[in-house]
Amino acid sequence: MKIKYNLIKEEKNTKARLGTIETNYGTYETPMFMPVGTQATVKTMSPEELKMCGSGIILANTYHLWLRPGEDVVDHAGGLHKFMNWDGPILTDSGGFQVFSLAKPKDICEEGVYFKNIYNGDKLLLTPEKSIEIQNKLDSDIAMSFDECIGFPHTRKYVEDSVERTLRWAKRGKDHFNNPRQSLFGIVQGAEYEDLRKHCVEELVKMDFDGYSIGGTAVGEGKDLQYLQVEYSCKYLPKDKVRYLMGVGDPIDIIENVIRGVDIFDCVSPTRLARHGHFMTMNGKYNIKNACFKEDFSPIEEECDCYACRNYSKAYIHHLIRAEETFGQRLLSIHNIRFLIRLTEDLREAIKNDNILEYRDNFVKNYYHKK
RNA sequence: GCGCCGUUGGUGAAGUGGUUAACACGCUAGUUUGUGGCACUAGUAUGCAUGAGUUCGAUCCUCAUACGACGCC
Repeated sequence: MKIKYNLIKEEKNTKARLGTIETNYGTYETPMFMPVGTQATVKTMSPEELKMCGSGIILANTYHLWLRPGEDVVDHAGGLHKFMNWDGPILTDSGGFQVFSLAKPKDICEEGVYFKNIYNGDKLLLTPEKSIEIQNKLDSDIAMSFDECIGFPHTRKYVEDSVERTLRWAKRGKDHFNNPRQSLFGIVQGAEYEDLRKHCVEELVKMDFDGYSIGGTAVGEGKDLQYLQVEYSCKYLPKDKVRYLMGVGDPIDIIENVIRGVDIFDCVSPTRLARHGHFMTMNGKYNIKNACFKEDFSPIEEECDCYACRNYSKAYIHHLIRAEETFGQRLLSIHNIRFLIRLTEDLREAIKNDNILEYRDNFVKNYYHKK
């Protein structure tokens, strides 16, 4: 089935939305945070641990699974859910971000984008049709249109041309799409130009996607510009469809963008930070490797209900991370994921109570107190 | 006791008669946003065993002392 978004209520003082999203694998509340599992695994974590953290949808990556193990292997396994033993919903990214992170401008043409296979050097062409074919085979619940995620800074002219191309790619992908149990999202680009964001939204809505993503943020533009880009996108998006802001996961950015009307977020930060020894708390972000934690036998957060906080001390995790033991990375990943999911739980509660601005001010005061 | 070699930071060490003593590890911090996972950036010896001498100038040359390794009695 196609996903279905139900808007339950809008917060009184802001654009924040409380809703639910119905999927093939259950109904989940929004705002929501999706952990990133690029290669059909959220790095260091088992599906059971993800469940314990309260994860709803998780994300996997078309580009990486295309190269390894290949979409046919996943198809023969019976789809991504069976392959990775995840019985919750899965969203696949299209490879559009890899246009930003891996390809050079000269590799981008109307047909698609040329990549060098990082494993064997092969020259590969990823097109909107190919991206959709791969995602159809992966059998995720939500597929993304293949777009061009441009960096920052850029010229207005480049953005204009890029938006038009992204729209043509969205249309090509949608026409090629062929999986009745899968949904397809369009991606809003247009950088910091309101008229281009508006134009992009309007053209995508004409194509009638199952949901809409906001792209081209978190690429070095800074917080103020990021919030503006989200505003310029949400302002024109239909209220009856879910809105997914791609790649954003800094706690304060999640709050600010929920306030601007975003429903879903994803970000590698909780797991990447964890692997590098960092953890988030209501009182800010810390490095577990710092000397002050050597003999700190208290949990990361007394009030956190995650597996790491209920069973292990900072001193122990400090030791594990310094000794480069993967269990330490796993414990911090569990905590950081749970931290962001708890944040979205708080935000949903704040929307119900119409006090999200107060929640934000309080959060900012505590999270940034040390800076 | 005699002979010979050696002594550089928290560790392993490179090196030179002349501005800031290489590098690695460790340590202290910082960065990380639709993941080319376990990376990157910065800081970290006012001093080259101790004392004296030669020299414009010594960690580097000379002598003595201490400590250590090896050999011989």
